[in-house]
Amino acid sequence: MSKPTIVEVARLAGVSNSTVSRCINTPEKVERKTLARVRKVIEETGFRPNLLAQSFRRGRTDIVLVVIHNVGSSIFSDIIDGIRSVLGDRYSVILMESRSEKQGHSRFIDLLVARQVVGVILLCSSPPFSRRLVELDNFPRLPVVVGLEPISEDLASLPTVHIDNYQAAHDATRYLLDSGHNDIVFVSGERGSLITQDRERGFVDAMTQAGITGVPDRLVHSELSIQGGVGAAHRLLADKTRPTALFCANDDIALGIMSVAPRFGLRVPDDLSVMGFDDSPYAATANPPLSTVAQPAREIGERTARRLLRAMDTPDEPGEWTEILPHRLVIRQSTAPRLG
Amino acid sequence: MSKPTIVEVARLAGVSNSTVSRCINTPEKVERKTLARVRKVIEETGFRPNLLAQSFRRGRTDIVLVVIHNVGSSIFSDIIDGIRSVLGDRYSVILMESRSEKQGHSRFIDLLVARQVVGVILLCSSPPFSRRLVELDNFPRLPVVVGLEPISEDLASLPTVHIDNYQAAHDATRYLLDSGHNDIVFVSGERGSLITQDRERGFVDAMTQAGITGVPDRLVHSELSIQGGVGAAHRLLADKTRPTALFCANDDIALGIMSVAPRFGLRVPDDLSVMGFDDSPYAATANPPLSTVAQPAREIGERTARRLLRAMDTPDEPGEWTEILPHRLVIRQSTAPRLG
DNA sequence: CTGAAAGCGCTTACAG
DNA sequence: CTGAAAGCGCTTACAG
Repeated sequence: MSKPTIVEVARLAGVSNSTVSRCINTPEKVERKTLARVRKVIEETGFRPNLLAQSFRRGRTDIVLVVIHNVGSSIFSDIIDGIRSVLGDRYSVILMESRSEKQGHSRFIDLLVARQVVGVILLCSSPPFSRRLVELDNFPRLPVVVGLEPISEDLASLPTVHIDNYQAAHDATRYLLDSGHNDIVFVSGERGSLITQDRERGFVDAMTQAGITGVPDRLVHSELSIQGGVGAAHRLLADKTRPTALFCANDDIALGIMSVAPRFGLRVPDDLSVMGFDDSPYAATANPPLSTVAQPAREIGERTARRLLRAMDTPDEPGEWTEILPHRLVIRQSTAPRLG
Repeated sequence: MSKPTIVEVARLAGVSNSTVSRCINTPEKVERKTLARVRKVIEETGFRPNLLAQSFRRGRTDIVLVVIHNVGSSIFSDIIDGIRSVLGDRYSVILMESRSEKQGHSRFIDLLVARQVVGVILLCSSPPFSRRLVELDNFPRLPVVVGLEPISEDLASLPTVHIDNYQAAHDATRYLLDSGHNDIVFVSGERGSLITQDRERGFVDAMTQAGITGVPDRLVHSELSIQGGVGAAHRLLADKTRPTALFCANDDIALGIMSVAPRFGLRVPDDLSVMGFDDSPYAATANPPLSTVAQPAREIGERTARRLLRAMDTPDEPGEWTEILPHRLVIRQSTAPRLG
């Protein structure tokens, strides 16, 4: 009735626990006949090793923790696909949402230290998380790879996989400038996030190089969501002296803005060009379809996972190592040359 | 240097392991002075109980497994929010994507049996999963609650929280009929999923009650994604004898269809009414904004979690128990009275 | 190739 | 209120 243990299997097969254990973990070290007998008993009893006991005994699990900002964002979905395809069956991926990590109770630490995950993929390197990692005494022993976002100073020595956010923002801004816009605002992500900073620099530099002054005033911060975009739209589009083009830190912001533009009497792209970031599936379905900067999400996941595997195999290898993946401007119909 | 154990803490505090254990788990059973001393040592050493050892010893974890179809769908995001808000700090939520569950290797079983999760919330009751659950000998002992989807016959006795999908589809269809449409097609989800069946019945009944014949031919199956919608559009809109209204099993399908309607020379809603399902955040940002059926996602999560807590507290309580939450038609601009 | 034995870090009756 | 002791289900040197 109750679950069979290794002891029960050993008894039924007439061997020792050790041998059963070897049949599971190192079958090549067991004689063929013994192996067959034990496997038969395992089959018959439906024995499955208690992973909790296994992990406890070994002092390590087979769990890779992937930290994302939130479920419900398609970019994470694709990245996680990539991660799983590389990690395969040997590791279990468990997801943690950084937004659910409250100040007080630190499940994150619990997971890392107490639950003994074997590796971490951080798809959000924002301060609360990065700082917690550094607080860990045994931090250097735990393989961590950062994906999607660049690395914060806190985590100076972690391997990272991401696009060149500076250059991507520079390219997108350059494209808008080349379309005749000069009154451009960058609707950026959370202040202080590194990915935001890189993109802001790209935007500022492209604008400044085009001879535009007062560029820092052209940065508006927003939550990376539809609601954030709606809020930004209200702050930016009410005035008569509104910008002619908006470059947004992600597609959700852009979609939020586009959805309320008509309330301000604005048509996209005739009166207002809107550019997104990420190339989410919803960018292509927008009306007009959203111009954006595509990130190779799945590949970011694959490379991050490969790097993690390497870090788990050779923990002593130096960590510093950044892989830059190509971005791509995807020009659709939400952007157009400036009129007049 | 290495992590302190309970033994080390006991030694430093001059007490036994048992007492340290009690300080952690049942502090009210420890004398104030002893408790203070032990806590001080815990603080100083940075001791954290090894959760793996704890769980192993207790024969149970604090992990609640939530099975979703895929990360990247906003409805799951909201449901999970609701779940977490109810489960609070006492339990860890781990997410599993059903789409990543391959035929061969059964991580699902591993998690349930071997990793000893304390409860499961199934947000997808499609056959591969439901069947696996039933295969488990010890299944009755594991608290499982199904949310969002109705329950399959396989799982006859599980508690469930969802809207009345039959009635919701009936209402939406009724609304389209009342707007003068009678050439309506239901772009449904995967054949065989129960949620799909309920909705199909609602659609068929509403149509039939309106005196329309040949209704079963008006069901088209599609993947619940933008791509699925695009594919369905190509099958449905190319003909001269195209329907005047489409009712879609989720918003993504609807958005996919709307995005390609112009290629067929169709304007939404003038030439084609499109109705979605779920009221995802993207429904409101669509152009025209998408009419849809709203599900109370967050509340589904909350109620599911509450039901699970109850099931974990009183495992002997009979499982059969269905909670129906209200749905709501959200009429925006993608639907309009039939012209001509 | 196999077995006996120790032990991973906790918890939990059982005495006192 | 506290301690000594057993044991959860495995794995892993160590002998043979």
